[in-house]
Amino acid sequence: MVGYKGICLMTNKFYITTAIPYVNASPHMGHALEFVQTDVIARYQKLEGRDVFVTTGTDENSLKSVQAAAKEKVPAQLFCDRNSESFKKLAKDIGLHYDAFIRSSDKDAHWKGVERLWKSCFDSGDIYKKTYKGLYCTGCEAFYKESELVNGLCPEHLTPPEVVQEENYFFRLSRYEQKLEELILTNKLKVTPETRKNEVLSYIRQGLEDFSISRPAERSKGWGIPVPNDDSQKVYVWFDALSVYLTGIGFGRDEKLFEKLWPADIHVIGKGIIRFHAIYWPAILMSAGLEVPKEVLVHGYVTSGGRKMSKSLGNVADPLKILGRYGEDGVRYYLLRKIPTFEDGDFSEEDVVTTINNELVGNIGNFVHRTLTFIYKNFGGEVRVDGALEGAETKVLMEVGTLVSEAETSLSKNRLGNGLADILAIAAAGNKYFQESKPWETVTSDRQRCERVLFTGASICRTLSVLLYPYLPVASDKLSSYLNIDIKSFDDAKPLFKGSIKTAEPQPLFQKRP
RNA sequence: AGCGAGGUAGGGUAGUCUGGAGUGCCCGCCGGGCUCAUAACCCGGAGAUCAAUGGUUCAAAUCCAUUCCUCGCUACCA
Repeated sequence: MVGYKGICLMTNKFYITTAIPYVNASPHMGHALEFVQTDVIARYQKLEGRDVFVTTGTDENSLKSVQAAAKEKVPAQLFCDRNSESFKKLAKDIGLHYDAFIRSSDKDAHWKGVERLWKSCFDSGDIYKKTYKGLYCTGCEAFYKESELVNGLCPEHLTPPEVVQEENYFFRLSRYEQKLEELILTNKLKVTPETRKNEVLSYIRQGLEDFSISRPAERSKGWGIPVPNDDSQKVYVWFDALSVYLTGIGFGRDEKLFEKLWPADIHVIGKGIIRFHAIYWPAILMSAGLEVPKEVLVHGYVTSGGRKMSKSLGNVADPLKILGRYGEDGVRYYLLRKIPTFEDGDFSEEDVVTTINNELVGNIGNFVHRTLTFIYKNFGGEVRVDGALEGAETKVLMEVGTLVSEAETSLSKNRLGNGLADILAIAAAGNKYFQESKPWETVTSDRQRCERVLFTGASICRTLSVLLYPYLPVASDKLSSYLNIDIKSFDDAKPLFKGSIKTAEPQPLFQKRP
């Protein structure tokens, strides 16, 4: 990847986003997963020398926020402030570093950009007014489709919905059908994984209808962004929410930054919102004369007991609590290792414990600790090899080298779980090598040979500290400080075959959990 | 109903695109070894008609067809 330089010089930036969660509910495991995936990709790209920019934020302009606030009898703004904070806390606790956190209620940072985007689409002739007729439940303050009704009644209130007619602005999505199909098909807008791409294509081929992008201000309780030149309407939350990807990097406010960073390199999203990102969003951008994002990376859902987590099933795991119990590295490791990167995966706290204990503590942590402790106790913290290593040493280091390349390939394709599996394989190879080489015997019988073995072990630890950099920031920092290395690029992951490695007295990298 | 994803030892998974001995990983179980390390680690073992049927092929978990089962999405859910 490092050999790519030539073409990438001009576009050495890397702009990645998370979707912005609704503030009307608390953070759940899915948000945690998305934050972690985004952060790993961002940190990896940094290692590859890119100038990385990350945005995240919260979606606050929906009617649901108003309703949820009313239920708790707090002012909507206060409610949003509070809940937005909990997502910031999640980002902090799980180690998602962001460069911009945009709240869609932020008039200065966000609203101007949305207005501008609207106007651009309007000027392209893609926004028009139309009467919309639908089944409306006054209790829910929401429209229902016929298929959603239970015996013709509102599923929530069991009352018959009213037929309500209202005027909305619509976006001429139908006009972009062909262009969208081409974009996706040619990977100009890449949808990952492939199965999601197929899904989007088949959806486009079913025919695209224009969609509503505004709501009457009255029905929105005055909450939300006013439609430019029409105060009676508010911008539909999706049009508004997607714009965050633009306003987060200065659209409508800091053109220089925006020019530098757009288009987005990756939007990380959950499978439930593919349509908005792979269809609506690029269409809106094309209409506004902006470039489309390069890639939409779609992850699955975190389930519990094989089912989607939901409050009614009572199987929701609170990520903030889980983070409190198992720490940033523990939760990151678990989510990346046990939840398939692009598919649904089951979460269980029991599994978190066994995974941390067996793999993190028992395998990776133990290898590092036994190696560094041995060096510290028996070699005063420095091992040196000047000549050539012997067969077994060369063999294990070559093996590690191969795994490093594999991990890099996986990371470059955003196969985060595979990369982590490679890391585990490296630690396992290290453990095996250590065991077979019996340094605890050679330390008295053949000190030179013992030092070669420990040097080899330390070299593998070095590799691990670099590979862990994207995945487990805390552990990587600790380990690199024990090894006195300053991680600058992915190249540092290549194992050393000779030289000197100085080590400090190590503390265990990970704590065993009861 | 339409679209999508799955079905691989007791559980969870990788492998499927690009066919080549059921090959691998984690948990659990059984046995042995080791003792540097956070009572950890290493080695070995038991356990699978790779959902079913039919086909293509010298060869199928892998490709094709059909069937059964599970799950998700279907337009304001990460």
